[in-house]
Amino acid sequence: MSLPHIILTLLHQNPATGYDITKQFSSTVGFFWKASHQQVYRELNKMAELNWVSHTIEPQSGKPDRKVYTITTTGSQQLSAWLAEPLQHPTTRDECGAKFYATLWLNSAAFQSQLQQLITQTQDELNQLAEQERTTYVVTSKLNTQQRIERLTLKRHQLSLDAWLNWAQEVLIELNQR
Amino acid sequence: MSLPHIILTLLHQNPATGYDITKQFSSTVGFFWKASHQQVYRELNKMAELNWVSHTIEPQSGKPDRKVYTITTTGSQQLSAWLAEPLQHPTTRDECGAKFYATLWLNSAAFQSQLQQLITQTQDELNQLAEQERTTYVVTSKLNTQQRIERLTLKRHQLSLDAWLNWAQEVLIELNQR
DNA sequence: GTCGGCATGTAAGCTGTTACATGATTGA
DNA sequence: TCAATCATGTAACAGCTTACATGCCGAC
Repeated sequence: MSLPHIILTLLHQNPATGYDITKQFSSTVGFFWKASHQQVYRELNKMAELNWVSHTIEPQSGKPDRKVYTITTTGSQQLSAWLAEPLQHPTTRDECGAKFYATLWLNSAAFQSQLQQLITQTQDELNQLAEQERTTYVVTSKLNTQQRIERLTLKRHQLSLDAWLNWAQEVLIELNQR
Repeated sequence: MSLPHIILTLLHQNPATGYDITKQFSSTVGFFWKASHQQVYRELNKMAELNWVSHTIEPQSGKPDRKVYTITTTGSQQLSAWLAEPLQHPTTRDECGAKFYATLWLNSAAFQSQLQQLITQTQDELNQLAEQERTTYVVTSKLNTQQRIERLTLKRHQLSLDAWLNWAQEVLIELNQR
């Protein structure tokens, strides 16, 4: 039940089109949530019915009309209510853990090479994230609130990839010892 | 597409009923995947149609009949094929991260107290996991393969909770500084 | 006598994925 | 000329959650 509220959060910051919102899911917001444009458009329609958002149509020359959505008062109330709800960890669905578990009874060679590949890929991603951190959020003391939040969002992602990497390397050792 | 294969993994170990399988999702297997009995029964029906599993009915006195499922040769082949498929990290959908992001524009008091609660809860869970590790997997050198896998499965869970906890504590500091 | 465990399922609804579909502009 | 970007959607399907539904047994 988070997707509509994440969209409301983005609209709370700025009125935007479905397209604008979709783009944000592949940048900063993407560190904690992914959504395709189909999901975004459908949610916007639903929220319009519930009167959580309203929209105006802006004609453009040579391009399709922009449907610009704005959050309503009802929408704002929904957002605040959502923030106050109890927190839970997301339910884990970890294919990698499942496959490792399966190696008890099955040949693990194929899994091992796939794991090695994901490890390499993850190391690359961590390097990129570190680079991004260095270039964008250098001097911690000079960051404004928005930047500090973005930095912590990035850090969340780094920490979980890092935790996974440590685990995966131990798994490789275990598989090699058999 | 992992659920059917996880069920196959469990059946590969032992023939079992839907009920047996469901129980396993709330113990060891639950560290990396959760599934309700409804999901399990439905998947078993689907897999029976695909001929990945077969079943025999065992009448019991005073209790409902047991439908005992066994993995077929086709099922085993599916399992091996699954293990060899490329690995990916699960798509993140982190409500907590989303809410933290929203505190940029919204009052964070309510969120802060919910976060504090989840932190305490997570610390408790980590203590329990540490306890479980101590009592069950004491002497690392004396464990058999199954136990080593179980221990690493538990460790995976510990590591990710731990990573989250570190992040959450930094978030609390950030929120308090405003 | 009520609650939890054993054992099975159906049905509705919500969320997410994949594929299909259109059409103009801009840059390589 | 081909691909990418802007900008909007529909439709079908897959997967997960929640609620509903039954019925016996043993323990407290």
